[in-house]
Amino acid sequence: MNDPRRRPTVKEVAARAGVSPMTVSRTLAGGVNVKPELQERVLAAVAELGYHRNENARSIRPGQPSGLIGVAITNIANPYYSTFALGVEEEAAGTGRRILLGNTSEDPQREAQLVGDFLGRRVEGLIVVPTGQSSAHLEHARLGGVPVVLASRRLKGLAVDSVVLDDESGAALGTSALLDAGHTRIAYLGNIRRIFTGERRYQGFVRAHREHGVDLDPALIPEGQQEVGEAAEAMRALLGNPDPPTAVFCANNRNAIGAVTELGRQIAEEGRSPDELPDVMSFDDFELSDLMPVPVSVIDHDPRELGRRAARLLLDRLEGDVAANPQHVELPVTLRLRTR
Amino acid sequence: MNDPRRRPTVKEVAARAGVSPMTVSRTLAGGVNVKPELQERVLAAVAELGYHRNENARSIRPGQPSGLIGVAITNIANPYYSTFALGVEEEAAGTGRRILLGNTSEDPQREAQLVGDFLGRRVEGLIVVPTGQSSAHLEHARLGGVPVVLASRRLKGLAVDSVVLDDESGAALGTSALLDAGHTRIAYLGNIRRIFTGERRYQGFVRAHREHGVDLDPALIPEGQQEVGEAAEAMRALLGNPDPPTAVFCANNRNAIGAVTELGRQIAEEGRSPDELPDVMSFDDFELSDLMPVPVSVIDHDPRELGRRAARLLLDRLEGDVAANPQHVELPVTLRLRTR
DNA sequence: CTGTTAGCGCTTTCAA
DNA sequence: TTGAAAGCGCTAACAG
Repeated sequence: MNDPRRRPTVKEVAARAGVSPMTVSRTLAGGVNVKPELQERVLAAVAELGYHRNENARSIRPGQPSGLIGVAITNIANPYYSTFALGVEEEAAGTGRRILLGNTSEDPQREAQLVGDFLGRRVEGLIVVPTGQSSAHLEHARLGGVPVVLASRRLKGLAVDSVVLDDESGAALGTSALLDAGHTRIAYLGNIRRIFTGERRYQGFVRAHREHGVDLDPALIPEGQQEVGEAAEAMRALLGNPDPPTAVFCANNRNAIGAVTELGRQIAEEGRSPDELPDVMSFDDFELSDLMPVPVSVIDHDPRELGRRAARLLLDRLEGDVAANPQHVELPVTLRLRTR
Repeated sequence: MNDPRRRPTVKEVAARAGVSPMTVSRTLAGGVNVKPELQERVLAAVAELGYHRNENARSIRPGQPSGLIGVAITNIANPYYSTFALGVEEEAAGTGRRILLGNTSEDPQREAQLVGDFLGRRVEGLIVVPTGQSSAHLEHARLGGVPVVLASRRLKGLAVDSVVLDDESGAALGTSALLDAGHTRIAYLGNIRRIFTGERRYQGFVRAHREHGVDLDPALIPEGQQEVGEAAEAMRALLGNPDPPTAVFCANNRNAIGAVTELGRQIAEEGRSPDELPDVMSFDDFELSDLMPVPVSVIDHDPRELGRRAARLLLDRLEGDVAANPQHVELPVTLRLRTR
């Protein structure tokens, strides 16, 4: 008769336990100042009815947090971001909070929508890997004071907490290692302009060249490949260069995997020898990177820790001083060199 | 003065627009029966105030759905599950719903907690990759009628919608291919008993052997490795067998990657030739699988589609007949053979 | 220690 | 076409 989807309420639990709703509420809140005997009755009623406190109703009362953290990342299917999300989830779960997850697919408009939606659901805070350079939708005023932490990428002109990698130094480190090994024609695969990390990593790449007195060849710097397939294509084009690169710097795992895939194909299908193919330097480790047909050196870091730190910055903000100066964390990267 | 964290409400928007809260509500609900001029004023006030309708408050009214889907998976960092989550998210986002994501880490207790928490947040439905064999926390009664879809794994005795892979046939197909190629000593790496897919895939492995009249050697069937490192160790032990396997069947991508990692290590560090090392058959594709030092055949499928289908089953349930018979979808797998 | 009252932000119902 | 009243489930504040 009655809708099976109707969920029991405090009142029903109270009625069944023969107490008032407040006693139920208090019991569920920890049971301070409730006679143990009543607590037992309440708990029994809760169990019998399969009652779950309505957190949404609860959170509309002033001062009651929703226990929700909004996380907007560009692509969950990218192992880098999924591991990042794991770190966030772990840290949030540790405080009883849950994460509301959304994918932006590198679409700034979708990101803005997502943020708006998250705000509507009264998230306590936001963790965003921002897409595009506009920060309008993340301004303090627009957020109504909800704290936001930027992860992996910062946004110019937006003074909020952030956790990023030491992209520039890492890229310079990796590039220097290639230059030190005698390479003078190093290709660059990655997103250069559009994306924060791309720009920074590219700057590191450039700086290392400058410091080594090696000129850049624009022909070795294709732009904008984002997906594995695009990167593979770009790699193929590079190999067709009359004076091909002897090493390739990949600014992220998508580009590295694309590059390596193409190199593997050249070996398998075109009968080329690994010896005539470029070394690979990858910003981001990836699974099986040490089993590749050409040596893959890695500028390594810990995306899970990145997620944890982002979450911790946010949680600190939630529990502490909302107005304190923004914190900017830069996590270190380490170079893992592989040679022939 | 006033707490910057205080978010504007309908009342404030109404006051600013010089209308009643109801006019604001109606405007935000689509604006039926609201004079365009008033709508404009309302929308202007919304923009000026940075108002976001409180979805939590909204959802406590009877009949108002929360727009939330609870997703409990075992490990977001596993590319298989993160891609699955992407599929779910896409499909959910298409209907304006968001996903509440939780990691169970293969811990049944954590899963039960998570489900309870999700219910408290009034999710409209649940998508669960169940851990363990207990289904008590997912019984209809315990869920208060909230629909659940099981993904990847089913639970004995729990008659709810499910999407799984055709594990048994897939495993048999892959195993048969190895047997057809002349292998008679095939090792098995995976979780056999504890997990639904493990059991099914193992059954397929066994059936193929039976059909080919080849006996199983228990010594080639270590048990229970879940992580890459454990799988690598198990692979190493197998290679130490006086009569080592000539092929290894890996029941999931974690085990395949572990196995391949160890094989690569044997080649690089122990100077062994790929020719004396076993072929690999992997249930689950993984990135770069075609670049491995030994041929890796793949029993392939689409985790993103699995996620989409799970979400669609759930959405159908939400929009349609809650009480209809459970649907059981089995997605096909395909064999991609690689030989020397 | 327990209960009553009131109100959080929103929208359904009813009246104007 | 608009608004006032009432109530969703919950809990702080105040009695008792």
